This record gives sequence, C-alpha cells and structure tokens, in this order.
Amino acid sequence: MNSDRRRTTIKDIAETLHLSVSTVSRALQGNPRISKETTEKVKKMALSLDYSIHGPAAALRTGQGNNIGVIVPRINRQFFSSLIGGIEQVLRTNALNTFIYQTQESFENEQQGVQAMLNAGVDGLMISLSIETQAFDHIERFIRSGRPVVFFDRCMEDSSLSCVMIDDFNAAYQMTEHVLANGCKKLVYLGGSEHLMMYRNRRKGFEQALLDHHIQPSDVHIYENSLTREKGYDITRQLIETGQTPDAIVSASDFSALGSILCLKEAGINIPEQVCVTGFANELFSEVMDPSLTTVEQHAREIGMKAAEIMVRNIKGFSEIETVLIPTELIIRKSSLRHR
Amino acid sequence: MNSDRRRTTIKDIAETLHLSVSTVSRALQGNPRISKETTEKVKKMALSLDYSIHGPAAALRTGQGNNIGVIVPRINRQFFSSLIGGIEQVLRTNALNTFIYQTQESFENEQQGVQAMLNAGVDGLMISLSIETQAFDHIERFIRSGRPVVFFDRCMEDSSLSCVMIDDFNAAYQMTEHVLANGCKKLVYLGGSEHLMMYRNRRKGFEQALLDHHIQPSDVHIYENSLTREKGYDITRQLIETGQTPDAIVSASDFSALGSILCLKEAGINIPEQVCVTGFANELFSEVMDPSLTTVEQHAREIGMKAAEIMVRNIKGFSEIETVLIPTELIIRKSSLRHR
DNA sequence: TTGTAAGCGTTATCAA
DNA sequence: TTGATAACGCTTACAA
Repeated sequence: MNSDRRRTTIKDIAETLHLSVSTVSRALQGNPRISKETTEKVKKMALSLDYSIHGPAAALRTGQGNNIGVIVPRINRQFFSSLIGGIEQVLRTNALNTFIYQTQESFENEQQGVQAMLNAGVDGLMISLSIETQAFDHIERFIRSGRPVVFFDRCMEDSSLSCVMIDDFNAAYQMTEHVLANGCKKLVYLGGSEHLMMYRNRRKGFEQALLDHHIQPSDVHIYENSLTREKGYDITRQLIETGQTPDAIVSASDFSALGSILCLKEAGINIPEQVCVTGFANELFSEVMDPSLTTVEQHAREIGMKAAEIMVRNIKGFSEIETVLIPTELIIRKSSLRHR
Repeated sequence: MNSDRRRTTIKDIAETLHLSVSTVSRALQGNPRISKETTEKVKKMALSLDYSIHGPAAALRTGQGNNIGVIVPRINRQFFSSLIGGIEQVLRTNALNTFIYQTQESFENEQQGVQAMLNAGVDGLMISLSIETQAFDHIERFIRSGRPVVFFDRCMEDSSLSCVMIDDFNAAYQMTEHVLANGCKKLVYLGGSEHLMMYRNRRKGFEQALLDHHIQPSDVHIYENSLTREKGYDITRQLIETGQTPDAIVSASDFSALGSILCLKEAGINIPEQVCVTGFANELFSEVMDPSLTTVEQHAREIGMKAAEIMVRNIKGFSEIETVLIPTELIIRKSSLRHR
C-alpha cells in the first residue's frame, strides 16, 4: 500500500529500454513508423512495469479527453438508470468514458454539475434538465465552450440543439383514447410541471383526445405537479371524500397512478370497473402490482443509445443537430381494461 | 457552435489584466498572499471571460484529479442505483467527481473498466465485483498503483482491503427463522453463485437456522445460481410438476421470488397458506405486488455513503482499512405471514 | 526507423 | 504582494 509510489511513465520505459520517449509513445500507439520488434519490446516492458497511460496528460496535450459528462435528475429511477445504461454502452464502444452527475431535481445542483463537467474537461455534455430548471445560463456557458451538447428526455426548447425524447403528445393521446374506448367519461388527469415541455405535451395530447371525442371539459379535472405516489393518493382521497370520484384517472407518472390505486383499493372502489387508472413509464412494479397497471413504455435504453450516438457523431466532427422522437408503446393491463 | 474555439486559460486572464499567470492562479485559489483588490479583479475577469479551470492540467501538476472511479455490475438495479446515489452524494460534498462504469456482470468488462479507471487517472476505486469474477489481477494492478480501493456489496476476500457490505448471514438466518416460525417445514432455497462471499453467507445463514431448529436436511432443497425471475419460475414449476411442492421458498433475490410467486399463482396454489415465499433486496415492486413480498431491506444508500466516506478518508491520507457490516431489516409482508 | 524538443494549462518554488 | 520559471506526462513537428 505504497501511497507515495510514483506512477510508471513512458520515460521509465524509455530509460530501461534505452529508447527515447517519443519512440515509446509511438510504439504504444502502434505507430507504423516504429519497427515491429521495438513496438513489441515496448509493449512487453509497459506491461511488466505496470504502465498505464496518464489520461489527463494525454488530454492536455491533444485537447481530447475522451470523457463525456452525463447529467440526470436522479439515477435511481428505472427510466434514468436504463437510459444511462444505454448511453454508457454506446460511449464505451466508442472509447469514451461516462462521467455521471445527478442533480436530485435541484437547479443549484444542476449548475454545479455543469461547472464540474467544464472543469473535468469533458468533451461533450449529455443532459436531462431538472424539474426546477427555468434559466439556461449554465447550459449556454457550456455551449460557448464550443463542445457538443445533447439533451434527452427533458430538453431545452431551442431548435438549434440536439434532443432525443419520446413522443409525449401521441403517447398521452393514445392513452386517453384507450380510456375513452373503455367507456370512461369523467376523467381526472395527474400531470407534471407545465414549464417542462414533456409534461405540457402530455397534457396537450390528453386534451386533444378529449376534444376529438367530444368530452365535456366540465367533466374533466386537471392537476399540475402531481407526479408522486403521495400526490396521487392525496388527490384521489380528496376526490372520493368530496363525492367527485371520476371514472378514470390518467396519470403522467406510474408513481402517482400507484398512489391513486392504493387509495381506491382502500376505499373499496373496484378497478377498473368503477375507475380506470393509467400510468406512464412502465416502472418495474407496474407489471406485478395488483391490479397490474396500464402504462406507457418509453424505451429508455434506446433513448440513451440514440442520444449517445448523436454525441459520438458530434465528437467525431459532424456537427449536425438532430431532434429525435423515440416511439412509445401502450402497455394495456388490468387497471384499465373493462370486460364489456 | 464555434468548435475550434480555444478555451480561456489563466494566461488570457493574466494578459488582459497585465498580471502574471502565477498571480492569477493564486488569486483564483484565494491565496492570502494576493491583495484583496487583485483577487477581486481576477475573479471578475475570469467570470466575464467564461473561464473555468482545466481539471486535467491541474491534475497533471498536482497529481490529484479529484475523480473517483465507481464500478458496478449494473446500474439499473434499484439496489445499485440507490447505492450509487449515496456514493455520489458523499463524494460530491467532498469535491470529488464520480466516474461510473458498469460491467454488465462480465469479467472482461470489469477488467476493461479497471483499466479505464487507471487511464482516467482516478484517485481511488470503488468496486462491486461482477458475478463472473474469480481472478483478481486487475484489482491487484490497481492496488499496486498506490491508490485506495474500497469494495462494496461484492467484495474480494482479503482482510487487508476495505469493504462495506450487509450482514448476509444474519439476514438469511432471521428470514429462515421467520419462515419456520410460520410453521413451514419443507423448504426450498434459491441461492446465487457460491464463489461470491455474499451468496455463500446467505446460504450459510439459511442452513444454520435449519440446524438450530432441527429441520431434517432431507426436507430441504438448495439451488445455486437461481437469482432471476425465469429461474424462480422454472424451478417452481418443476417442483410442482414432480410433486415436490415445498411449503416455503426462501430466495436470495426478489426476482426469483417473483418468478416463484407468478408460477404458484398460475398453479392455483395459495400464498402464504400453502407456500410461503420470501425474497431479498426490497425492490420497489416487492411492496406493491400481489401478494406483497416479504424481503430484506439492505439500506443500499447507506452502504454507498459509508463506502464513500471510507474512500474520502483514504484520499485525505488516512490509510485505514475498514470492514463494515450495514445492518439489514426484515420486511415482513403477506407472502409469508400465515394467519394461525 | 529513431531522437530532440516544444508545448498543452496548471501549480509551486524561488526570487524580487 | 507579485513575477519568472520549471515541472507534471504526454504527443508531435521537425530533424537526423
């Protein structure tokens, strides 16, 4: 545990082999200008001396660090962790490291995260904005540094930036149509923050479906900022207690849908016969809960992979801007499927 | 999107202010040797020039990169993502960045990951071994570089290394006692890979409880490598078909427990009255599935935080070795609680 | 095919 | 209180 042990450098290899550092550097890179034997010798010595390249030094010299910063609201959400899995896989196969930072949905943390990425000298930034974020100086600062930025899921609304997200409008539209097709007429919608495009789009999709099917607006309640299990529970309880029980609860989150279902079950209300409930995200629990939850599969891993691919192309010098919509999939389960 | 834009350096600041780079460097660090006015001036200019420190260069000079590598089998497991959340939080409050790498349970990826960390010049390594890992040259290589290594959850069995894990033996022991207290006598155990200490310890805890309660070994079946939903389902189906249905299935994983439950429900077998089922990990779905699953809460976040604290202390020069057992919590739910 | 030397952005030593 | 300069480990013209 020799903690003041100096690391092996190419200089060490050069000295033991009586070569110059440049020869060693080139040999290590497999440069054809170096003879086969020398290259072989150098690589062998590198191995036996426990050499590993000092990335930061190489980065300093070449201006390329091979590190990509990834900023997400939370890492312990099925959606984001799968998405990161996709990012990581694509970046790795392109010899890029993944630097992760989670904001915990805090704007301040997000600012710090971007600064940390700037300091770390990452070659590009992939980010999904926090719920709180409404100002973008920190992002613009990064962009000014001349390095690529790719948004995913929660994007900045600027068409000159790359963004990969799902088709929220359509997903919500289809979901609402499905609920209406099951005979529901008095709907409650549990939405998110209106300043995030994705939640606005979901709400718009919901409303458009109602419009297209001639549902009376007076029969509909829309709640903002209602994405948590607790919110779902509380709102549902309040509706029941005030005699306003709807016949469908369409939620922009599996968690609030879960809260609603728990509350309805407690109140002895039958799902789906009396009330249909739908969620959003296809969290692991949605399949195995009782009743199983109708929801939207977002293909998180693919979103991550697609975003990473755009980043890789940008890093390689193709500075194209892309906005990609990953198609969603309606997963119909018991919580919304009536038998008539 | 000026991609050949040179980044602002302290030299730029120095020139515009007619100061030397050393003064600027010191001012930026808040060195008291620099006058208040100069410090102020420099910081203001840094801001207006969009300056941010170039970490790699500073790392090269100081030998301290403030980056910690974290290697995990998978990121999209509730357990690991929560754990990483804990790590990230502690490291960040100590001005350390988190470098993440997932092995997908592959030994080859793990080797590459350690190498990537070595190259990235991280100051320390936090790692949970892949299931496949049985050789440790890559780890020893990192240790030889003189930088601290902290294991979590899946550790190398070497008392000269720091490790944070849960008390698997006791957790399994308590779980087994709970099942026995519910009157079960013919038990099936679904375990993991025997070469991982944690799974060995769980199996030992299970067996010790049987021993202490005088259960006939002939009434017990132990399966190795049975941690997935599919394995749980298949083994359970096979037991039922061959007329060997047990009265309890104790699993080392929530996923195989889930598989078992799905199979039992399909076969019309009552849980828990005919068969008790227990899992391990308290995955999100275990609470909301039907029946809710008795399991073990591992306090993943705390494991991460504790491991990160040890790392931070090592980075700061205290090279103490610590093995920490985080206490678990038995979460008793419907899948194992008989009413008599 | 190999070597020399400059320079990436920063910090730290020494000098003023 | 500030400045000049060397050094960290690496890559890459340019030279041999």
